[in-house]
Amino acid sequence: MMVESASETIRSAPSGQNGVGSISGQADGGGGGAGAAGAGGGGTGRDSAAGADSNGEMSPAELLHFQQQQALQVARQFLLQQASGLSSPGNNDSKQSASAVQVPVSVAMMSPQMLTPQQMQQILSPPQLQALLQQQQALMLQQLQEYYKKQQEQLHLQLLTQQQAGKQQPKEALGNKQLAFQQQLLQMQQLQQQHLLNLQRQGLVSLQPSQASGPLQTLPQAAVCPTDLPQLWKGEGAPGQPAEDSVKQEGLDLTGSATTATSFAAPPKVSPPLSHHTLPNGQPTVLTPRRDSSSHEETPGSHPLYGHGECKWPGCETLCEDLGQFIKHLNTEHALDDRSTAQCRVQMQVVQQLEIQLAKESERLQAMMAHLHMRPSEPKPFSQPLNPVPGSSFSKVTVSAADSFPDGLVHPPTSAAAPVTPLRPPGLSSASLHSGGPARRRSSDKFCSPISSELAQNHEFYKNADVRPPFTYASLIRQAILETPDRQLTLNEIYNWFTRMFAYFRRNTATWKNAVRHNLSLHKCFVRVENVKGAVWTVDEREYQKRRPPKMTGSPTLVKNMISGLSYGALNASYQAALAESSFPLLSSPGVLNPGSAGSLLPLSHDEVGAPVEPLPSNGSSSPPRLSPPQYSHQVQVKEEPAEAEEDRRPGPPLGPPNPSTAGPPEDRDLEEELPGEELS
DNA sequence: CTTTCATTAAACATTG
DNA sequence: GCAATGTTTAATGAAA
Repeated sequence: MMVESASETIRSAPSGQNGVGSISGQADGGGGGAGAAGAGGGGTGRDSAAGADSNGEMSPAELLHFQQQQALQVARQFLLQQASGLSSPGNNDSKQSASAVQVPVSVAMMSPQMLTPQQMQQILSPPQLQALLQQQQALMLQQLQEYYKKQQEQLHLQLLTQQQAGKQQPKEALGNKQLAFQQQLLQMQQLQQQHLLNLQRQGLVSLQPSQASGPLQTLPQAAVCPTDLPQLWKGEGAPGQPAEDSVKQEGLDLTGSATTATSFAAPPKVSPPLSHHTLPNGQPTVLTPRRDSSSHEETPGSHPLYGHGECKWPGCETLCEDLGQFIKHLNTEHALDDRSTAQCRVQMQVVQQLEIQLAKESERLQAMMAHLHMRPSEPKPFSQPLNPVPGSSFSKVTVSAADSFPDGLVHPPTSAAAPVTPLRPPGLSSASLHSGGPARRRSSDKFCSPISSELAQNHEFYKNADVRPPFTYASLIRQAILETPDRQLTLNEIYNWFTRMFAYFRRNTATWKNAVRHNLSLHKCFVRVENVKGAVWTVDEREYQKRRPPKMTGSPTLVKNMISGLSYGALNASYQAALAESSFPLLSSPGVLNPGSAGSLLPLSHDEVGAPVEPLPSNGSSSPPRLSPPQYSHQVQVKEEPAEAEEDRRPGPPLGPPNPSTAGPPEDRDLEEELPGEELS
């Protein structure tokens, strides 16, 4: 009312803001945009690469290091390339410089987050898009494997060196180091497997049942149909499936190396905290796809997607006698439509995420090596491009490192080698990809993906990557609150949780904090409880559940299917989300996902669960909304950590665990699906 | 095309 | 007066 005048006045401002919409979009997407990533990164990579090549003599250590750098360089360039567009398929080593098709399109591709399928269609001509897809896929495999191989070799070498040197060192220390290396190896391995797995999955997702009938010579992957999926994935290490061999052939032989490494140290129990990426059970993700190997031998002359007489489009393996036929097939079967676009987006996301992960692992590796060599870990040229998109229009709040960390909160552990800094600017990745602009939205709501579950899994990821989490503010706030023993937090504590858990929220504090406050006030599910020392916020589960749409987006049956079918921890949540986004409503099956290593940090109170709506002792649920001054005079709480314990405000339930009544250990994650209690059954 | 929801921005009010 | 908190309103964009 009265505000009217005010708003009227400001009109101009807000509308300018509107720009906001786009602005934020840019901030997110644009920033992530790979714009920075692609360009900046590329530049960086090149520079460093160039600079590196001048070397006279080096000590073994240096040489090793150098090689390592180079390997990383290659990998990075490759990835960047993937992300930014095309280049000549065959030889990526000489790539970028020469070929550089530089389709303007690539620019657009660099900030996929900002593009809707439609936009992409408009921007890209079918041939362009297809070319991109083709090359992306093929190159990715090729390069990645190459990279892995190099890494492998490096590590191996390293180990050998170590072994020798180790003779003089305390056995113990050596053992540890080797162990660490071994783990690193495993990680690399897993990373690779995950990657392959992702690709595979992507293919599966997009496949057309009708086509899955041809003789699957070497490409079982593509031949699977939805129904096969389960078993395929389920049968980890299914007998008779020497998944590795193909890889080995390629000379990649991860297993071999790993094994070898093992022989050195032979550490029986290697399950330390170290890797957050590791699969919970010792079993390596095995479901390796073997066929991929073949993909990188294809002759450059032809389409990367065409080999062995068949179409290698993910999920398709149609036989084509010749290139011409294949082209035709491509244009008809894989024309530029929603599905293809979605696949493309997914692929981009996969690449981006892999890059991030790769960078992370690489840094760790670097640090390890540096340490073992007693050399200072030099600033690697790798993840340099952080500068949060200089040009990006963040209206004002361009982060001052200062306000980033409100206080001495736990800072990400990654520390050592990786400063919290995002590997690359902004928002690429899952989050952004989800919807283009501001991430969030239904991803958590509609798909009922349990935020806690995903958080648990990608905890590390979000913590270090400057990626916007795909959850709504409300979900996050709730999660923050529920994670505490008391299920209550002060505003400031909520802020802290955000900054602690998400690298993304270490920027633009004014913005998201405002959003947090806004959400707290806006949603009835957040109840403010007056306290002696101030006020704390609690969550009214009932309200929270109430506000969520009862029905899920996908077909229940399908979902159910998938759920029963796949329970592969390997599939990371983000990817799931992406897939879901791309038209496959399944996944986000929470329970299924293994708690993941990171899980330990999160209580997994899992959230979307509607089932056990705990009676939450708090103020009834709604009536006298807010402001119900509790009594007691405990006041210890303070902002510091200690607080929580004290306040047992609620006389009733002795809440050890947050959720007294239902007594249910927050196990729920299982039926997560659609908890609201209907579908699932 | 309309509705609903989430986000972002901003004005204001309250409180310490 | 200032900063942190809370509330509200409005504009947007995306998804349903």
